[in-house]
Amino acid sequence: MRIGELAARAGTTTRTLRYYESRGLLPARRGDNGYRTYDEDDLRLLRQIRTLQDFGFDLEETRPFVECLRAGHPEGDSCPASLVVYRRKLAELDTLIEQLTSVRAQVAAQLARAEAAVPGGPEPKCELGGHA
Amino acid sequence: MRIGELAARAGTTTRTLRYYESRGLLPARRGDNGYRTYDEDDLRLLRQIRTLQDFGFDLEETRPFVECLRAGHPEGDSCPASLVVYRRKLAELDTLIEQLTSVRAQVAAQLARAEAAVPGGPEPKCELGGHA
DNA sequence: TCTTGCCCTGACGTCGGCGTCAAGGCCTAC
DNA sequence: GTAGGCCTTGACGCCGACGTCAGGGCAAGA
Repeated sequence: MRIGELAARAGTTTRTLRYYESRGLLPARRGDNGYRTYDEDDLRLLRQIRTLQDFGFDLEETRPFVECLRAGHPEGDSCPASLVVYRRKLAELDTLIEQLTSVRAQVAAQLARAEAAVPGGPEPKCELGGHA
Repeated sequence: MRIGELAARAGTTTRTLRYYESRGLLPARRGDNGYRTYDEDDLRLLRQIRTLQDFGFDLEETRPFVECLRAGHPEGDSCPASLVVYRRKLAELDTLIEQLTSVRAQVAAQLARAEAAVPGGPEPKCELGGHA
C-alpha cells in the first residue's frame, strides 16, 4: 500500500504521514521507484497514533504506544511505558479540568455580578419605571 | 510613568506592553524624547487585560472590557459587549470541560483495562507463585 | 566625559502539527 | 506520446503571545 491509500484508510493526509516519518514515529519501507510502502501493521500503528491524538496526546506521548505495538505486543498499552503516559495524562487532565472549573466559576460569578449592576441584558422587561 | 515602571507594577514585561500597543489595545502617549508615557488609568486597563488573560481569554476578547473602561465605566464588564464575551466564554468552558471529562473517563478506562491485562504495575506484590 | 540604565524600532525565534506551494519523477490509460 | 494522477523532496506559511537580540538614542550621576 502506498502513502495515499494509507492516509485515506486512516482518515488523514499524506502530509501528516510524512511528518510522522520525519519525527521517526512511522518509518516507511521504499519500493524500487522510491515510493513509500506500508502494510496492515503500519495501519494499526497509525490508528493507534490517531486515537491518542484525538484524546489530546502530544505526538511524542504516542511513541511508547507505537513502540509497544512494534515490539509485537497485542495492544499499544501492553507496556509499562504506555501506562506511565496514561497516568501522567490522567493527572494532567485532572489538573486542567480543575483549573477550568475554577475559572468557569469565577467567570460565572463575574457575569452574575455585572448583570446585576447593569440590568436590561437577560431581562429586557424591567419593572422599574416602565409605564408604557 | 514610563513603560518599565508600568510593566513592573502590573507584573509583566515591556515587550508585552509594546505588543498590546501594536495590537491597538493599549496605546501610549509620548514624551518629548519619544518615550511612552502612562498614567494610573493605563494601569487599570492593563490589570483588566491581565486578569482576563489569566482566565484564558484571548487578547481580542479583552478588547470590549478595555474599551468599556476607557469609555469611563467603573468596571470593564459594565458594558453589554463585555457580557457577551463572558457568556461566550462560559459556553466555551462548558464545552471544553465536558470534552476533557469525557476524554479523562476514556483514558481511565483504558488504563484500568491495560493494568488488568498487564499486572505488576500498581501492585508489585503479586500473590501468584510467590513462594519466596 | 564616561558609564550605566532606561528607552527606542525592527526583526527573527519559539512551539506543534501540520497546510500548501514549487518543481520535478513515475506509471498508466488512451 | 501525452495527459492525468500518483509520488518525491524542500521549504515557507500559519497561529498567539510574546522572548530575545541587534543597533542605536537619551539622561543622570561620578
